Amino acid sequence: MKYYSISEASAKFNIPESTLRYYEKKGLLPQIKRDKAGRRLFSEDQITFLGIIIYLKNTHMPISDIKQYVDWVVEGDNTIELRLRMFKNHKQAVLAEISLMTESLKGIDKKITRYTKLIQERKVE
Amino acid sequence: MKYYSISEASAKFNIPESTLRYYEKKGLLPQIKRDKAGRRLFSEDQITFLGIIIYLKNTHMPISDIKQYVDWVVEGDNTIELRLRMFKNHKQAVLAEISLMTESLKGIDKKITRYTKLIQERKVE
DNA sequence: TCTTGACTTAAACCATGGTTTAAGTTGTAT
DNA sequence: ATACAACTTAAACCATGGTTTAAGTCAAGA
Repeated sequence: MKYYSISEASAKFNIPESTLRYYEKKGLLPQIKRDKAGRRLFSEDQITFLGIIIYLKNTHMPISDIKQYVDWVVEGDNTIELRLRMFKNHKQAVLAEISLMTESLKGIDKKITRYTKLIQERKVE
Repeated sequence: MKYYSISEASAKFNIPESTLRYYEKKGLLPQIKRDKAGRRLFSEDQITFLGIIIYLKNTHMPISDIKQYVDWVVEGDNTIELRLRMFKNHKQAVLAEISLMTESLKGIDKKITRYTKLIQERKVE
């Protein structure tokens, strides 16, 4: 079974090692083994799991919620409904955030149009 | 000319008064007048301007950048190119962020599908 | 006149999400 | 043997974006 060092995990996801240590300390990365020298060993499964955590981060799920999710994963299959509900709620929140950003971008686009015209007019003069 | 009190501005945009004071202190809301009692008076134009600032906030522009934009607005028309460039850059950043969120959401959706199936299978047993 | 509500200020405080530092350990190459 | 790189830890530190507090002012109504 292949294991990844923290530097490999860091490189794979382009995340600082310090952040991975921080995530482990916060409980987002449970059960990371160590080698004889005390260095972290990330299993394939844990690397995959880290990928999920990064998806959650990318969609702005707070660390406290990710922690809850991780705790449920550790707890086992009887928490699947809870996880499903959490992810469905989160999905709606993300869609709402994307909508807000998209709408706000329209307002910014109007400014871009306006500024572009102003500059054009100035050049014409 | 109509003026808005801080409570009216707060209500209009659903933003805490404390946040409006904070924004003014940070320089995002320049030239807000006061009445005899020292209370803020937001002009129509300033309310419109606040709307832009909120668009920028909604799209995660940092306060320091918004400040730069505001300073350029105050500086006058010879900064329009700078503002245009800033907004174009910002737009690209926002589109990139939306893409990242959308992509990450796909990963989360896979989990939703998986969990849904697991629950279905459990019910069938 | 007195109270009340809606403000004002400066400064302290807080949450979130890391990053940096200092001091130490280990395994490998020379 | 020794030096170096790649880790380790706990704790301090930092940036960002507000929120809260304490003490005070003012205008309007009872």
